[in-house]
Amino acid sequence: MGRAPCCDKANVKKGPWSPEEDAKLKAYIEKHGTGGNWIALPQKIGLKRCGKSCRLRWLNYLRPNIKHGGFSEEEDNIICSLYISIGSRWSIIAAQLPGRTDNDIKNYWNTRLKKKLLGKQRKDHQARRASGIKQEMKRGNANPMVSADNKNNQNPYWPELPLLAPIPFSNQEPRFNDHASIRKLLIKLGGRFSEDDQLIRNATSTQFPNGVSYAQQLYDQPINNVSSSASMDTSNDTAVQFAQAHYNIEGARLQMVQGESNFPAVGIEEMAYNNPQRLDGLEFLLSDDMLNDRIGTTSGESVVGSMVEMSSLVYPPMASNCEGIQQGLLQECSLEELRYPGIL
DNA sequence: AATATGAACAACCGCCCGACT
DNA sequence: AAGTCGGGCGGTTGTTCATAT
Repeated sequence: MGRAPCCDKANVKKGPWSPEEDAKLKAYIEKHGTGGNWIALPQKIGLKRCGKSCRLRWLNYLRPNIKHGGFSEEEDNIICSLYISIGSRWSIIAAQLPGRTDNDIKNYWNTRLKKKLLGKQRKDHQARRASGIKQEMKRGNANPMVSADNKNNQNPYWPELPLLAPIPFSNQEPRFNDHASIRKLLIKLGGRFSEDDQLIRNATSTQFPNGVSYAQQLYDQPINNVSSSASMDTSNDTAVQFAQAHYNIEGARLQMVQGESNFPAVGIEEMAYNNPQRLDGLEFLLSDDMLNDRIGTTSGESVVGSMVEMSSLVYPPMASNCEGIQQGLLQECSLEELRYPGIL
């Protein structure tokens, strides 16, 4: 049985909001709040709009302290870091950026940041290739395109993401910078590990004792500010603690991606040696040395699909964390282009 | 000056999930 | 337990503006 539409589509205005509509909506919410029912709200104030549309307009535009445009370098870094870490969870990312809405960040990523990143990667690698070719020529290699790095039909020029600043930790917040602590926390939250330390559940479905999903807790209790989609309810301690814990886990993972991790056991390096197939498609996360070491140990073909498996191994708490990278960066930049940047 | 193209942003759509009955 | 409803989310589309030809 299909769902009843949330509003009478025929009697609902679409398209850009007029200043009058904005004023009506803003005035009402500032005076009475949403009343906990967006669907009924437009009727109350005589707006011919869908309740969802009102909600979106309020959250993305009319709400106080909203910033539009003018993203700073720091914000760029945070967005990139979190995207790499958790994928396209815009509401969570927005929760880390005061005054930013998920919609804004999503648009910013899709229209600018993604291109900026790809552009930088290509530039860096073209520069690296150029210097590499020069060195090969110096060494007397008549065909520098077939360098030592390039033997075995491997690609030595895997693009790297720019070094991203880790999200700073507060001194007051508990730090989860070792594997054991994180595991303890995750177990406490309802996860379980297999014997080889893999977490076998999806953290997003973890439930708090009060029955609220942790994702919901994150949405409801952003760390720094009010998320565009966050509820306006006051916080409870559990949720805040969890959000902080999650935040710190993400921070630890970001550090790991950048090679600054304190994780002793499950590292990318270890995986590269123990299970090289699972690294296919994520070489850009490895250092050059690791990459070179790895060359010759794997079959030639990269399989982007394996990134999901890879991500679930390296970052167990978040299933398919690299989906974002796959779907965003990698789809934009075809596999072949990634393998031979600057050539295609 | 006119047109084409691309970038940026706002808004909509459809789906999922939790709460409620 | 099953059905309904509303809130919330991510993806996509539509519109406007700027720039290039």
